[in-house]
Amino acid sequence: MPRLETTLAEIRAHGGRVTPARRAVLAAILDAGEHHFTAADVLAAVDQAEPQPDRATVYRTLELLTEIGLLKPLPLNGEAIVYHRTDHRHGHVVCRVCGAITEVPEQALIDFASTLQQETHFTIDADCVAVSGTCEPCAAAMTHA
Amino acid sequence: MPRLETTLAEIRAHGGRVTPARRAVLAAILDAGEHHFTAADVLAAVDQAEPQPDRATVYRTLELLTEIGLLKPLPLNGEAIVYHRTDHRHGHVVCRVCGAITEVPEQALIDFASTLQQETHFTIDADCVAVSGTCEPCAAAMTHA
DNA sequence: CTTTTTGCAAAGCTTTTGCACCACA
DNA sequence: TGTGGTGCAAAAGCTTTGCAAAAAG
Repeated sequence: MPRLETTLAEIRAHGGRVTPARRAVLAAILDAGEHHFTAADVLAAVDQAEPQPDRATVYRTLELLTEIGLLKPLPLNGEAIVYHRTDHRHGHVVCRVCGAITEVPEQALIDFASTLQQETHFTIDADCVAVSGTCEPCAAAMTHA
Repeated sequence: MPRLETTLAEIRAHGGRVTPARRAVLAAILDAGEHHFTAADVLAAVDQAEPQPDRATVYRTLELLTEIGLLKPLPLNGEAIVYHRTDHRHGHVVCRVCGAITEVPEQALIDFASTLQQETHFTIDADCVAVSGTCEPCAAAMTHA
């Protein structure tokens, strides 16, 4: 999802229309610079847009972007769905204590996916892998406790 | 979580009390033989218990068992929380199409965890890893479609 | 007896849906 | 002009919470 106009073109290419609401949602996602976010993040961001898109529209737009393949929901167990921009390919390690998300080195992911493919016959979506763990600061905090 | 009585003893050891509701929930979990289940599964199972524990009690008991360390919620993005019995150590691969859960070979998991530890300084909870993929039957179905 | 646990009912949260109106292409 | 999108409001689904009554140790 490199630039706003490019993405809007992709929406058109998929038979979708370009509307102010969709511009606002895309702008919010692109401006944030973050590669991970929740619907709530987007809702907060478009809160300042004019005209302000409705909650339902934001959800529907996220769904659209997911269908088109520009976003993917991460398999996490939080209270909300975390989306991930697919223009940044990598796995994720999420700290179960503080929620920090760190990227998994590409090679480690490829090796793991390949092993799993051989041993379980599952095709891993390397771009959508998330594992839970404890980040260094939180691990240290737990030791001192 | 090997046997009912052993587990009840653990609850006592943690300062908890043994009640009919907790017996019922534990029995449901142990009898199912399944290592993965949702609150809904447990609710359905205890539905036949007498006296029948309340929904809230079931949720509170699952929370208790999680605190004690006998259960862990898996990081998945389903509509409901999937719990995993910690007496079976393994990772999970979940098919994003049909939801099937397959176990990850221990060694592959250890290798991956060790790589991540070195490269990201995250400590992976190997017992609580879940990755998304597509199982062989579903992958085949998609190809034919 | 004291403290924990339960049941009941209601609320909380994120996300989804139905429907009439509006607007992009 | 016609299909697709939007806003509004209400519902759905899972989970949590407050509180008084009941029970475990």
